[in-house]
Amino acid sequence: MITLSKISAVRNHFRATQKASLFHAFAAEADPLISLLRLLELSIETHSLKLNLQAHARAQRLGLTQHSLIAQKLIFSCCQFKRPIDAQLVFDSLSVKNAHICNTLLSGYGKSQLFIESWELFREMSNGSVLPLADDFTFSIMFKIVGDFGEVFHGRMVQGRSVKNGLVSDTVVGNSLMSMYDRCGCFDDCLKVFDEMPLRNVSSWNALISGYVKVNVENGNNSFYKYRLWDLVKGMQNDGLKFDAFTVSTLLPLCGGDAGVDNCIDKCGHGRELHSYIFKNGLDLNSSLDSGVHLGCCLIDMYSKNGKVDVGRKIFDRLKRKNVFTWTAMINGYVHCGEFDEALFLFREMQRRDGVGPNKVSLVAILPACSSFAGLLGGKQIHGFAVRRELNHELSLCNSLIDTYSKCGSLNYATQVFEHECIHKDAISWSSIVSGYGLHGQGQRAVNVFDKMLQSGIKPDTSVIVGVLSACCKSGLINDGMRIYDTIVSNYEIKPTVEMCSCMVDMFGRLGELNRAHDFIKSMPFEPGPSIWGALLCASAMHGNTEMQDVAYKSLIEIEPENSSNYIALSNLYAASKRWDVVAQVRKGMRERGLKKVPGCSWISINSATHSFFVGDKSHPCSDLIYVMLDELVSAMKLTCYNPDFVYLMEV
DNA sequence: CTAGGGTTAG
Repeated sequence: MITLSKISAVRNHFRATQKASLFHAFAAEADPLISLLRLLELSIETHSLKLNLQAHARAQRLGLTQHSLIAQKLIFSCCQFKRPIDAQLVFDSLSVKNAHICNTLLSGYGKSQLFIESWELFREMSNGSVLPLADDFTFSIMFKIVGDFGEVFHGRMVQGRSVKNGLVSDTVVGNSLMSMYDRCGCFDDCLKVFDEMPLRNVSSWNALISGYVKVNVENGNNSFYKYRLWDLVKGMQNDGLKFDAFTVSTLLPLCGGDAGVDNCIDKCGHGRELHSYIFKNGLDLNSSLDSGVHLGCCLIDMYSKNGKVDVGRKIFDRLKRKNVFTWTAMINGYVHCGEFDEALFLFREMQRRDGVGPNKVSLVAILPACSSFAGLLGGKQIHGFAVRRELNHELSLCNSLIDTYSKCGSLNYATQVFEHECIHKDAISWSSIVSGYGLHGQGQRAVNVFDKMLQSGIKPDTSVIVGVLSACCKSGLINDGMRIYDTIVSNYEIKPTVEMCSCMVDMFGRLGELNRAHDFIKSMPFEPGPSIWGALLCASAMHGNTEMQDVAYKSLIEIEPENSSNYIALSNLYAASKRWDVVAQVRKGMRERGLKKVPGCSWISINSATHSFFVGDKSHPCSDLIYVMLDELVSAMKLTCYNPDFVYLMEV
């Protein structure tokens, strides 16, 4: 029973004024039918389950559950509140069921991932004996459900039915059919539908473009795809259609950044063009639709990934509507650009100022910021937060935690997450823990875990192989390294990559097996690059083999004359062997090419404050004391007859 | 009541 006090409680519940008009309409309505309808709409808009249940009771009491409009709204709202069984009860009790009502329930089943139920309902609507015949809405909904489910086989059956019913030529049905094929990984079929469509709208082109981008990414892509993609975009404009928010958000992620050299349309150039397109064409970032917020996210992301996080921030600050996606995109932007302090600040602001709770993606995004400056504590806090939110078994979060913990120095925590929290492991999980062991010099453990992974039938990918090989290399496990290398090449038919080969060269080299390293280089299935020669160079210097050193050096400078690290490494190595003439020569060569070395940095966290240091840095307030202590330590080291090997300490 | 999208991990 709706009482006045309940109504005023509802009124107090509203924060937004736009809901008030609906409320007044409801309160002022004399006709019980209209009043009930308003109440139902109100419960849907305010996401109030309580109100909805009251509306439900009222409908029962007034005997209005058979009314088609009321019934439809009841079914819709039950589905909104994730109560598909209730929706089903309302549906079953109806003596007359129109197509609208059937479609509403069908869509509700889809939203609750009830594939079998939706398939059954669709089947009943197909023969048209008891339930009304499937219409254009039915097919759109069904294509979406099949797309979610991912079985193209079912999609083709639905399509066959829609051909029979003469509905494939409908634009919206065609668009959803295209999208279904996209999501089931059948781009060719998607293209075919597009070609055969009698009438296309912006969404048809969007579906085509986003399907094309997806194929592009999955196939590892090449420039052919890239040009074809631009043809599509031009084709759309030739058709007299303008980009909408969806088009722009599909294209933005391809503008530079992480998309990789081949996949990106070009550097930031097109990104800026798209940005100005947004403003010239009045696409509203503050629109009440989600598409506006989404556009903002994509822009922030695009600028951050192209190193212009400040531009991203300006866009972010101007957004009137921020949600967890926008906040996360901004935080991620700062993390991406290495501005961890600002990222952590925003992570707190998001919750403090906007009351937006982080989701699992936000946590994954902020974790790398913890793995450096904030130290172990930050990682543990995030972990604790995840446990409280019951997110700690999420795959991506576990993977990120494993990595963070091992980078913060806590192999124990990393192992615990890997073994106890990461229930479903993927290639990244294995790779993270293997690299963790490698990083901590526990080569044997890395090898054991890697072997265990192979035993459990998981196919190793490039990253985990590089991880285990580099672990072997650091721990001097030459036999394991060779065994693993041979296994993956012969048993798994994986083509060795540059990284894998560098590890092998490094491994032979460190143990002084320089000729073996050189022979390995000659046997590689591709031309040796800078990292290969760099590894050999380092090793030959380490073992004082000047002959091999010169071989490596010459090859290195030849193929990579612009990389300052080469010169620094070289200059340091010659300095170590006191060949000062060559040092001066190398440094001069660098200056002539205008190269500068980006300095490395170390840091330490004490009582939650982080102190960072560059080479020769005197900016720390306690700098004088620190250097005095350093001198004392060096003296102490010499006194104990420990002869530090500066070859290992040199800045490369 | 219908189609299309977002931020994340080695």
